[in-house]
Amino acid sequence: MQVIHWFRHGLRLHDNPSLLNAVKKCTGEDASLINVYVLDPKFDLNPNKLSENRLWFLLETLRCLDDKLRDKGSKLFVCMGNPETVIPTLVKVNKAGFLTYERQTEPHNVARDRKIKDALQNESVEVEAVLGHTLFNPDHLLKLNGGKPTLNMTGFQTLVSKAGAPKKPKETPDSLPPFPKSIQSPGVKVFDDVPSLADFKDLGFDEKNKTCVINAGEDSAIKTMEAFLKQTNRVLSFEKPQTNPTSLEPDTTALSPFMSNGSLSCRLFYWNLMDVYAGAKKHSTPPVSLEGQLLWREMSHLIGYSTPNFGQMVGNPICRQIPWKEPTEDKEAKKMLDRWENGKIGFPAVDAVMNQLTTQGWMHHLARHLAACFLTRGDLWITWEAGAAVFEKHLLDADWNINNFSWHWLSCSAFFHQFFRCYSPIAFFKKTDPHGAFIRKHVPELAKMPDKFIYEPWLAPRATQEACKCIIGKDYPNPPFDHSVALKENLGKMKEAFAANKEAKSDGGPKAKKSKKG
DNA sequence: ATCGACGTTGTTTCC
DNA sequence: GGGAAACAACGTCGA
Repeated sequence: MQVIHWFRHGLRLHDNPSLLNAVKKCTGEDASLINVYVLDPKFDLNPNKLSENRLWFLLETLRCLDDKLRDKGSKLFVCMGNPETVIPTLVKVNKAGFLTYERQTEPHNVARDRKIKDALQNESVEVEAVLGHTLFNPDHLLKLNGGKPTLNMTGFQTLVSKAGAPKKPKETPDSLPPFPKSIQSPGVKVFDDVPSLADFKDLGFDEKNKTCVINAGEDSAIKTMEAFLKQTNRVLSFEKPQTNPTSLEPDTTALSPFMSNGSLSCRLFYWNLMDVYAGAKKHSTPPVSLEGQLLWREMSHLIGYSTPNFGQMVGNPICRQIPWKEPTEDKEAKKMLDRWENGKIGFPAVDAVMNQLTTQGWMHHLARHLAACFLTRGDLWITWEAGAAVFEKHLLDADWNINNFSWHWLSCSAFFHQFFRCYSPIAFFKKTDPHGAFIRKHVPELAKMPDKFIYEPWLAPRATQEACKCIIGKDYPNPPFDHSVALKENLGKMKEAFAANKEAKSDGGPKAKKSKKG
């Protein structure tokens, strides 16, 4: 039988249940397996949606996957096109009897997979999708919780305690079935080898912008995980809020890029972590522990799966409706958004983390908080949707569920409501980086600025600016406003928005019905 | 209905 | 320098 395994995420050989399903079906003399990845020009190959760093990381992960597949007697066919047409075409012309892929739960991916299944319903192909990207089955969790997701970690922990232990990781296949010499693919571009960034120059990707330095692929993922887990004290005492956002090397595990594309299995990480916990007298606990970090990931996936329009404000039932500035309609807001994205807003801490994002494709969690709070409720009053798009474009660990979850949180649109707790672009990093080493690294213009002015260079006297070869307003921008003034104004606007939402809720909600009855 | 405790991770001031 | 309290005060949940 001809079997096709479609890799989407789950870019690994270890703990890959749907790949194992494909392998199991490959019995008999004529059985063969086509492993395929489809690059979608609308998403993966769109330079407006994906930075060079992100595309490079994806291609490099695919190259590592292909290497590993070849070691086991298989290979990866990389195609280009819309999966909604590519996959049905490949199934039909290659007369595949079995199609496997790892299930995705984001509504847009669910809709795409539904269309593909529909397109294949008259074919004699069996389609099997298996969960492999999360610890728990979201359908199971929803059922246990009366059809609704939990919206805070305490509730989620209670829910998880009823769900039973996550599955143990599956074995890695010793060998893989043979593959056809070439695959039939009318109208579909198939690359001979996994393409590189240079192959997409014509689409607008510039190799010069590939600046991130990271080893991709599942071997690196496992190596990174094992190196971290070996540091027993660090693992046992891990508390996320205590980790340092201004550390020049990641103070956290930095496993997220591997986790998001599935070159590392979250179940492997979970159970390896449990082994470390098992050998210890005591360890930190959720929500701040390493286990807690996995639970946050789980909860955001559950919410993303079960909340309509979770990627936007309008039509999203858990999202507070706030009159943000829309860069698509407001020229000044667009200008500010661009300055924010490009590290030219004039507040060194914000510019430093945004520059880290665009050059490394990664930021510490708290750095993301600072940047997100600044864009939305703290300073610029710009819609979180615009910020989420920027993060999604640049972050190697981009994950639709987690990204939207975090932007809801930081903008006080859902989950977190204490809008008077606000990050200061001047004060926040001083706690961990009083001399501004992080700023100096990521905003080189300010490298020679004295400590006294590193977070507020506009206060430096002209002579100081000249001495350190950084004239504010010329070599490095002036901030567009006084933070404390903007903050005060925004706090007032938040208060208004909260009141308006409360009113809207009681108008259409159960309270109104009650008063009608009574 | 009302109140108090709680919610992963704020800032400033004062000792 | 570290730690505690003041600052101003959100929604949600359960007693």
